[in-house]
Amino acid sequence: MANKNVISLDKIKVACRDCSLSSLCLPMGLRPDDVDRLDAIVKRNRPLQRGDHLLRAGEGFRNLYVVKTGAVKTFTQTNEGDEQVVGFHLPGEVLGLDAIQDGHHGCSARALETTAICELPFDRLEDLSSNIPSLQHQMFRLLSKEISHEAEMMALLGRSSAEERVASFLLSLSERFRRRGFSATDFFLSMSRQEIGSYLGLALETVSRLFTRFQDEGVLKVERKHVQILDLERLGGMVSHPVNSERHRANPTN
Amino acid sequence: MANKNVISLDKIKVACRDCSLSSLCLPMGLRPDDVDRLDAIVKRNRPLQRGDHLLRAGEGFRNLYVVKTGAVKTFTQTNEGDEQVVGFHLPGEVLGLDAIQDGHHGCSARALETTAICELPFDRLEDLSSNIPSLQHQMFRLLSKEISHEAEMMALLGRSSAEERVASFLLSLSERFRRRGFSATDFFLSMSRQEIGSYLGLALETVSRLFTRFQDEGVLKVERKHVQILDLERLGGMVSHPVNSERHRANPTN
DNA sequence: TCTCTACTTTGATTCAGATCAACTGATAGA
DNA sequence: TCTATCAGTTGATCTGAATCAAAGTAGAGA
Repeated sequence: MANKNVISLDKIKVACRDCSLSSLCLPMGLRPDDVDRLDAIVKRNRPLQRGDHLLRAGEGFRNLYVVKTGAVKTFTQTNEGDEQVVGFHLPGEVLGLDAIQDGHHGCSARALETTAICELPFDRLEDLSSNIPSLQHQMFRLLSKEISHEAEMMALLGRSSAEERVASFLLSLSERFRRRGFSATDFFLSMSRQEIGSYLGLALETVSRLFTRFQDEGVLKVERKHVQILDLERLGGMVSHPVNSERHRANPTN
Repeated sequence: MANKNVISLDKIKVACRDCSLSSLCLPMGLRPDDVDRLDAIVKRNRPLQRGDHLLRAGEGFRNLYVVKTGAVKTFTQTNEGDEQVVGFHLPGEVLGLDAIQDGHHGCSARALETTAICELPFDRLEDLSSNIPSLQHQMFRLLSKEISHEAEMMALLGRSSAEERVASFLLSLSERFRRRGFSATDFFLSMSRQEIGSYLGLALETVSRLFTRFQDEGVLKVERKHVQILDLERLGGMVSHPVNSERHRANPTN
């Protein structure tokens, strides 16, 4: 009963109050008893394997999903049949926020690696939010954060060079890993060059070439999925709108 | 007392319940008495003139703003000092949603023409949302809609040609005017080629050339700010992800 | 009325990144 | 083990849109 499988299953089913992500996730800023009320509506199913669909575009909206471990990509299909990657989601990040609007998911989602998910029935989450003002506030913040992030991404896609996009992408991953307690400078990419390119509006060859160039310049060490950032400073210098610019705003009077 | 000025001032100060935008705006789906409670927290100041700032990036977050009449652009400053347009806002559309997140506005906003604004103190809106479940729901939908819209925009910027971007932009305006009771095929642009280009990630010359080309092809008639869409069908055919694709989803099983 | 200025159009040239193509290396399955 | 397949790298070429440049046009203000 205390064998490895059971332990790892327990780990997946860990309650919000005991979850290491709680400070990044919805429970952030909630009182412990409110966290327990939130926890009571969370469903935790068995993990997804790499390539498994979490949801499909067009599907009816029931739940929000939070990545607990692993990684998920969201994407849409273009007319020509190939996929357009819309986002990569790491532990503590929420999926499905775009579906509240009209009751249908606009994106499909697939696991990029073995992935555990917390499922939040939205109707119950709404009820709970009505009753817990700090949860409502947290929901508004969550949605707003997504809006900010996407606006930043639009600016990146609208005006930046390929170099800037790839640098920005790596910095974003680095920062997100760091906040999750992983190394900010040594990590594995769970997505392919193709998927990175699709996300950044670049050809996969361009992504590959830039990885090679950054390596030649001594900024990175890349070997397939394994990335080491050797010069975080210089990588940051390549980006005009620094990632999380809202945290380091220099001149608030604009 | 019944002279023109007073009448037009009254028009600006019209209550939510009497506002023609209520079906597009926050009151959408609220019971009449709840609309009145919402109305009670709305502040309506004197209109902005073209070029007036509604808010500046970095400013502390107090209010959400709804365009009542006119048009507003939101934008950020790039390192090089020139502006990056983030969005254009027509009557009934809400500004400032990105600021809930960390209490600071990430974008500046300026009136593109004479513009009336409804101001919503966010703390009071939050209180009200706690007490009116349908308002909370409407807020979630509003935020979600913004997320959907930005995701669509990211896809456009990530994969589309200049032709597709400009066509998509015109279709989006057309549809938004239509829903506000204006002509879908004959309207004035309140923004410059420069601003359109910045928004679409294109040079202003490219925007101008495409307007000319669409005109040569008989799809449009453009004279400076005045646009007439002669062949809405053909314009739509240029766009791979049709605007409002979520409303016309052909194959929900992805 | 006549500037002045800002916006727009149009043409010529350049260039970043896409596309096409070939090859390498890793992984999985027979 | 061998082989098929797929992800990634690298090189050559092409092209759509940026940039540079010049001229036309409308509207604001004197």
